[in-house]
Amino acid sequence: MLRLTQHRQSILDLINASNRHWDADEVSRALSDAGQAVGIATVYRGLAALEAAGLLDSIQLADKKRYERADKAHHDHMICTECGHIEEFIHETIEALQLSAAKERGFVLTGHQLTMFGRCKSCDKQE
Amino acid sequence: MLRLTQHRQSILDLINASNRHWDADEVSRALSDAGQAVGIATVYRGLAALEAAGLLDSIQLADKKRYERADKAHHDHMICTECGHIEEFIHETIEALQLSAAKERGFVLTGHQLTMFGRCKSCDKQE
DNA sequence: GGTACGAATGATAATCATTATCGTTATCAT
DNA sequence: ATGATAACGATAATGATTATCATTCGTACC
Repeated sequence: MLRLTQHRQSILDLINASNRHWDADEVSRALSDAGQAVGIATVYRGLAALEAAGLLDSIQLADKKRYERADKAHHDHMICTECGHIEEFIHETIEALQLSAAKERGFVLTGHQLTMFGRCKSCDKQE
Repeated sequence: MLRLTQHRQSILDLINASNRHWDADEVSRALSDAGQAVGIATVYRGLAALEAAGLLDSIQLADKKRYERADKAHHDHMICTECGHIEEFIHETIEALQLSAAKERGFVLTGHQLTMFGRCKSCDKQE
């Protein structure tokens, strides 16, 4: 069974105390900066274990995986391709329509990921 | 400007003649099998060039990028996590709701990717 | 408190898709 | 045909992630 070790607690605390999306490398560096460095492999394993336990959520981007707090309702993401800002949004109707679209095709939905790309308000102004 | 060379024409023909989603390695092996092997770097460059020219579409999965014919309307994907089957679906309302959700937040949408995961009809039966 | 066993750790090698490099070759406009 | 430039191929490099494996930790049980 999963052991919530000190290392994993540190990872969890770090992410829970923030409102951002972290990749493994950022977590590793933040822990180092806080004087509690852990091996990068441990960070990867810790993140995966915490996600498997439902204590973290994640989004899979093209190049890397980013983790975030799990104590929020399900939501999707809108990513600014200029500045990297990630905005979260919830859209009940889109969720419901996905479910019915799946059902129509005999699919049993286990998950989905909706990611929108574009320019955020401030980046769009500066153009 | 893009040159539609023999190599790229082969890649395009291969994908256009099919109804599946190809990754670079699969394309490379299929061309080899057909007796017209090309370097793997050429495959990658060809796929990227053809996509940039609007002659191919792609979906970015967690591990790799897969290409498909571009002569279809925009659509999203439903992927069976058991057998890998990829089903395409179009949902105008979801599309429209995404646009308005972005607009509400001041985002200028340039693209999106909606991927649903689950078990397809036949895999679900066998369970 | 001591012991045993499975889980976690850390350093590092390995993997794997993709991109960069660079000398050579093909393509196309003139 | 020629010159400019895009494409090619072999291969090295990259970068995120996973595997390996010896060591250490955590915890249940005596």
